[in-house]
Amino acid sequence: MLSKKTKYGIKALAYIAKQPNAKPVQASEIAASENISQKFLESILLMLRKSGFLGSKKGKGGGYYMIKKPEEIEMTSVIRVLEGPIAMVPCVSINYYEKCEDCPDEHTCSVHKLMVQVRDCTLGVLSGNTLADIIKF
Amino acid sequence: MLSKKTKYGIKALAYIAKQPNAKPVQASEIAASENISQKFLESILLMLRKSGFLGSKKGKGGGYYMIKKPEEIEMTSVIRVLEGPIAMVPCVSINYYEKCEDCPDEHTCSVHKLMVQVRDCTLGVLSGNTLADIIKF
DNA sequence: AAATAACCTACTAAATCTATAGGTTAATAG
DNA sequence: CTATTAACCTATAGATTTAGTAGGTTATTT
Repeated sequence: MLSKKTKYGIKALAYIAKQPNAKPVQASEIAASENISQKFLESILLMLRKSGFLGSKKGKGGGYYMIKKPEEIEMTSVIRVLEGPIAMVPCVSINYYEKCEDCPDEHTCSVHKLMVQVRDCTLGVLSGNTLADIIKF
Repeated sequence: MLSKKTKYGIKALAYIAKQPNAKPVQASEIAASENISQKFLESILLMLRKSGFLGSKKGKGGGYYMIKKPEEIEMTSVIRVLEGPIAMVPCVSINYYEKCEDCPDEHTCSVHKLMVQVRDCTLGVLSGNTLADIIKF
């Protein structure tokens, strides 16, 4: 299951990307519009800024704004930052690989074999979708 | 991420399905061979029996055995029993559907749109693999 | 100088996961 | 008919993660 952090983060990105002009959007506005706890959302937006998805501006008229084109933001990268690994077991993760303690040999592991396939198809979908794709009406 | 319960459950099913003869396999044997806590594994095997994947026999020479052919066991059904929903958000789950509290309209939700695609491809892989497929060396 | 909104740190309640403990019941072997 | 075996059942507990809350500080604008 996707965490709310990731879900909210994607929704917030989508909200900002949908803006007709380049004016910064406040966290409070997004929180109200998307029914998200404001403080929780703030921490998510901060992460997204620190990972280079958003720019921010303090003070009145401040807020968050897109720093890249939505077409250039692959959903894989968003999910990796917010959720962590895309793979369902650490031993098939590309960016967060970890050997399973219990498993002596990945090549003969039935779970591994299955999860490699799941990872590849999921990765196919997520890398095939950009932020621009998912905000098309 | 896949829970250890699910991971262990699949490994246990694979172990039993790989047996050359139809003799019951003890939980203790599987636990030792697959490096799983025995008591934890027992509860998992019990679930698998209650959901009709395994048969069991008590007493000496007892254990767990396949009740269906591995070719007839789709990985979707195994994962649904052990892990729950395959979808990454409740609002795109087929078997465990639930409306998201925060989301007024699924049809315009960007997360929903993306996760439908992820669900479909994952479902494709998982329903395309049977227990027999994943135990082929 | 006041107001605004991002930024930062620390904490907490609740849920979930991963077991462990300590038995009972049913089947088999001697 | 007794001992042994292995499944079955219930309760509980420690660890981790999630989803926030609380309470401030810093930078920018009016």
